[in-house]
Amino acid sequence: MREFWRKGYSATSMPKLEAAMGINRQSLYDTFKSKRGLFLQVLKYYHENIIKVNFAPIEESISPKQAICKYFRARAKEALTHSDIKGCLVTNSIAELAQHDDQVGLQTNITLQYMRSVFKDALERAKRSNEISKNLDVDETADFLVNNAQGLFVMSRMNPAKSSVDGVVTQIENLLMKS
Amino acid sequence: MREFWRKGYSATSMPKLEAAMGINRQSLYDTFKSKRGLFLQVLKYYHENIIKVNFAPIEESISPKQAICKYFRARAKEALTHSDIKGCLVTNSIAELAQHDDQVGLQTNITLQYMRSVFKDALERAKRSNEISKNLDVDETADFLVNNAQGLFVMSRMNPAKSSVDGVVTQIENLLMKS
DNA sequence: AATATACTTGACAGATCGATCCAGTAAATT
DNA sequence: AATTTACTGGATCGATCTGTCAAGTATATT
Repeated sequence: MREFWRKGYSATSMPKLEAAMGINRQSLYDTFKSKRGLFLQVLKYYHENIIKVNFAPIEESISPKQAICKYFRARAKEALTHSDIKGCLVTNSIAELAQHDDQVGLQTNITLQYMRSVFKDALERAKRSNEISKNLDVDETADFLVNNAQGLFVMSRMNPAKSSVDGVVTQIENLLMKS
Repeated sequence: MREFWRKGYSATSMPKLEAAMGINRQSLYDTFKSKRGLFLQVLKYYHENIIKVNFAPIEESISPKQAICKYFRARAKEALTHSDIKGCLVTNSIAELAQHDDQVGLQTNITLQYMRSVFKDALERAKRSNEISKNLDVDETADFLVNNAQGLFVMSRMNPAKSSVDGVVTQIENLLMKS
């Protein structure tokens, strides 16, 4: 997962994957059929272990608006670290492969729809508890939040200025605060 | 340019480039030194001939706010076409290469900074002509608009639902309309 | 017409790609 | 202890990759 996340699908070779996974090539092919088979499994693993973990606080929080803000602050903070693994594997895979690989398109779409639905549910709960305005359109806002998350994931890959990502987060917070 | 735009850098081979450009391989190497040399030239060409052309109306418009809205509506419309060349070469290149290729990082950063400055200038003009609120933060908003453009470029690669991209555009318009 | 310059062709390095084959070893099951 | 199952190492396949070389053909320039 980390190798694909770092370098993308095409630029990651089987020898690199063997080394990173610490297993033999034959085992790798026995288990995953092919490089692409492994990659598709990785996309599922990423969804379950990275995406869902990052969104869990939003699903569970009793203050959904705060949880959404916290999510974006966390992504903004990640964007400023100097790790060589940055951004989002799903975002990268959409840019690199989704258009020409239907399986990748399907799996990445699952992740996007999941993100959208978590945002939407949270917004609806926030509405009910008067955390946000009643006339806020939850569908539009959910799409909007997904869009900004994708944007931040792209920006993450370029070591952006702190002011830039902070500006984005502030704008999102402002939009939600208009309650 | 179109080949790189479609498939990305790694997945585009020299034979494909020869065929697409209609010239011989030796001429290609004589002129561009290497595949990477060609790609860096392509990034500059893309900046001058795609990015700048798309942003020209914003730079020139006497109604900067409307021009910004129009820009996003145009990107949203592109996202819904069924062409095989979708999204943005710069966005894709950031995701694929910016982190490990300094030259790509530099050139893509030039494009991002250009986009940011065009947005910012337009917002300042809109402020002066009372098109938008005086207490709107032009720096934050410019970063925010760049972020949403990057998000839309990612979404473009997945054949998104019309409602999704429209929702994003509407939210951006709402934010600017609060004058 | 002679010469220099630009472009084309096709073969071919040298390396690396994903994937497979096979013989051998370790581990687990019975 | 015997047998199945799971993993390893390494050689190797054919294909494809970027990049180069040498020889030939147009196209300008003088």
